[in-house]
Amino acid sequence: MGRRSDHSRAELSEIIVEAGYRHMDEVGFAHFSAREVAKRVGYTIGTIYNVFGSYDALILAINGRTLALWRDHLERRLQQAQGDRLQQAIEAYFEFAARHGHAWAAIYDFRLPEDVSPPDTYQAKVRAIFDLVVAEVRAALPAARQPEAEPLTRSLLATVHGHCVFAMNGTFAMLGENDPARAVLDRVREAVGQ
Amino acid sequence: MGRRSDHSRAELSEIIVEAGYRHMDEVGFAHFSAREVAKRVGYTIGTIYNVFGSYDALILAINGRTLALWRDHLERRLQQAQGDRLQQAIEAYFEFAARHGHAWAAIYDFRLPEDVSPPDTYQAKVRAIFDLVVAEVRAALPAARQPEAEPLTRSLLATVHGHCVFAMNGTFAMLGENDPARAVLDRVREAVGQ
DNA sequence: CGCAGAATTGAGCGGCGTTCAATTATTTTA
DNA sequence: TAAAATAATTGAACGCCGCTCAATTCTGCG
Repeated sequence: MGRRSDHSRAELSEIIVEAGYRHMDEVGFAHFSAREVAKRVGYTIGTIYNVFGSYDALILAINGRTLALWRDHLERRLQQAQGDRLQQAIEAYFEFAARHGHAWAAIYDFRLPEDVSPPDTYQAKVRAIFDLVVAEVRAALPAARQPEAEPLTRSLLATVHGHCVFAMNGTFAMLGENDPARAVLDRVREAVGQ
Repeated sequence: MGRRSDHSRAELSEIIVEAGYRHMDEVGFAHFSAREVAKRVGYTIGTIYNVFGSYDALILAINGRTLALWRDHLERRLQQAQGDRLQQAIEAYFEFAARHGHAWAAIYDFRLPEDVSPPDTYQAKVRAIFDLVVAEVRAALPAARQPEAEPLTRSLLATVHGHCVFAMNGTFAMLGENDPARAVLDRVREAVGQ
């Protein structure tokens, strides 16, 4: 067949990513299937490969969408913020992971071959989240410590991420921790100096 | 066939886990194959399932072995420790993850169905690592703060883990961080108070 | 020796990612 | 408008996967 609908190639790509994201969020990375995505958008497996070129590229596109939604969620929560903005940011981080557990986990479950790095469009989405958080850390830091803002934000993101991982995968439950967001807020406050 | 070698059932199980661990460490969770493990130990796929009952149980046994090796690595490094023991612990954490990247990642890549929790033998291995670290945190904490030792250790483990994840999966590379162990040591020192 | 029980096999099932020659639709050209 | 060129889509085929289980083979005991 030839062109079948009024979707441009770019539109079709978006439709597939949208359906793929939903499928991922429902079943998780381990049970994700490109064939199932094809079925959901009314195409066949061959078309998926024509559009994305590889399975990895499809996953990357889906995870990129998840990152974008995550960034939007953070931004929205920070706009509504009253009180401690860093606390809001932490809670928004946890909230997204809890609400979209499978899609969120897929970001980390999927790994590119060791010798290839993600495309710039993907890296930009990671940095977009970083940039949002850097602004908050910077605002919380006294003038004398402004130069630390970026390295400190990298470290604090990793700190929050670690707590979020342990909260989501049951490690904290095993060890008797039942208020991970509170624990990480303590760490963050120590680091920025109250 | 019937019993074919002089392995008891328990010995066979250990042999399979050992081969499975090596296979996992070589190819990683995404390319791990129970059939391949069977081939390596000179049995067939059916025997794997007779011994472990399920794929999940096999993975759990292999990840359990990785946890035990990890604990041993930490313990050995702490025995040799000169100078800052918390720093040694952090470096040992990173070192194991770097040396056994695939096996280490498999601990987190694999997830049981949401409604089941890991067997006690597995949880005990997680706690064994926790116990090792608790002792170090306790030693670094003044008398007045001893009651915090356990919750603080949970939080610091998560902190170190988050940095380790970002170091291993390329997130830190994307964000320009090139000394993750140093960064997390700063966080840990802030938390225990120098 | 014969037999009960334990251990092992491997073909078969449905599903996966991946490829690509064949087919069908659209667009361009004459 | 008809034919030729291009673009999009298909789906069977391949080799692999986890998983099952009737059939087979080995072992030890009476």
